[in-house]
Amino acid sequence: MISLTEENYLKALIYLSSLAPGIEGKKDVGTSELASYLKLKSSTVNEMLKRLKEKNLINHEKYKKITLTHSGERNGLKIIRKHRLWETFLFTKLDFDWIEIHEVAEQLEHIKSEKLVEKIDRLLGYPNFDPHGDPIPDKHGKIPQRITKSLSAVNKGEKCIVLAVSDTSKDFLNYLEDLDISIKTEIVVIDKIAYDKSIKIQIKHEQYSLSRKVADNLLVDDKFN
Amino acid sequence: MISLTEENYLKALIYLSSLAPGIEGKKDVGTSELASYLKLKSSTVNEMLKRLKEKNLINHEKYKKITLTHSGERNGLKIIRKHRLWETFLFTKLDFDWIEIHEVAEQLEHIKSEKLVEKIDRLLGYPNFDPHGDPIPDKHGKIPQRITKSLSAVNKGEKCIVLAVSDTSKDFLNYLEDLDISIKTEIVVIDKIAYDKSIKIQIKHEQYSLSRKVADNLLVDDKFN
DNA sequence: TATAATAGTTAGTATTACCTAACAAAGTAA
DNA sequence: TTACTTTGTTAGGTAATACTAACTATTATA
Repeated sequence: MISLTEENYLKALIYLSSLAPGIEGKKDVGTSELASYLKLKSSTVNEMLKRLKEKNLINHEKYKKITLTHSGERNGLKIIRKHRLWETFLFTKLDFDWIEIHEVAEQLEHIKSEKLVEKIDRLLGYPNFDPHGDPIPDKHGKIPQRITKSLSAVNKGEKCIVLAVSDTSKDFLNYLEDLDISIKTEIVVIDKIAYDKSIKIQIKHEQYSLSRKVADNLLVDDKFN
Repeated sequence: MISLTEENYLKALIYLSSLAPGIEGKKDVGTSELASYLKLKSSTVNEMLKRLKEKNLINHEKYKKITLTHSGERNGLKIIRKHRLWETFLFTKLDFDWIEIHEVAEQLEHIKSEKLVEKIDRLLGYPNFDPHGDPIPDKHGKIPQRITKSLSAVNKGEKCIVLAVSDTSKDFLNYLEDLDISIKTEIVVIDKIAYDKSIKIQIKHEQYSLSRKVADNLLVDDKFN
């Protein structure tokens, strides 16, 4: 049995080694890095590493980097799957705000019931991405391809719908809320300003101007006709 | 902050002092009784009682009985409310079987989010009773009146629908499943046998005979026309 | 009422998951 | 290459939650 704490270590290891922004392939993770991410002391982490190694969830040699074993990866992805499914559930079925879902999902992800996860997955229609646009691993741990097209890449005159965001900071999500931009919002690109790379968009009958940075962080689908 | 373990102690104390079968008013609870219910040693329970007392959740003097303080009662009822709402959710929204909901709800009841509870309550249409027929305390801790009419009390020739059960043992629930009796099942009382107090019923186009014991444990509504 | 049975308590131990302090190894840079 | 910095480890401590064993108070009964 993997404890709640152990699950959080595995999740953190997957995040730091492959999911964190700016990582293409895989990255080896060290004790201190893991400790600072989890806001714990390295001595605490060090002790846990021993236990995880004994349980065959990680590979770790003294003074060397940490890597996940197959079992560790599988178990970590399970937690990430649950986290993202719960976030989707909270957002789409219970009308939680974009900003609130993470914290509650941090708790719900540890509920142990295969059946519950599958039922929630089905209730949601087997989604590939959560409301932040992060891919939801399937029950075998397979991760769907990330949505790549950002609003910046949409041509002038074209219409698209928001699928996700690539920045999930509170500042950004709050700003989007002010603009009334959310999942499935329809956006028409009215103009693209070459000078500062900002774009003029229309939502319903309102027009706004978005900076390049904001447009980059909005992931959209423009093939939905 | 009340820990998960402490929450389970409070829940158990409410159960043993007022909710358990065969208790009308209130009953004082002792250390050993609590220990045996929680499947722990009395020494363990004794230690926890000290902590609960310090936190002002119970009243307890050495060698005396345990009672809940107002705060203890309120907090315990919150957990029971969450448990029963989650059971209802699992049963009505996720098509879980009657028998499986308790175990998963035991985990879900400890999720800390006022907002989540209220959203689930709303999603379910503010139910007064869970699938086992147990009353769901409202957010202020008020407990709805228990459903009292059992199938045994329904007159010959009358129709009713199953609302709940008063026995939640696996044996009984499994037996009901065999008979295809579940929440909202329509039952017509065809005949009442004076000799052994058994009753003959009809569900859809099938007729069955139920013993007095089974009929007693089925709680029904006969005023739904 | 004396005593046996039951109920409740205390003391000492283990595990998990955290900490601080001290130290050792590895990496970096003058 | 030596010395400084960063990283990783060990030792020892604490709080929460469990345990066993030994003891004490209360209750029930002969």
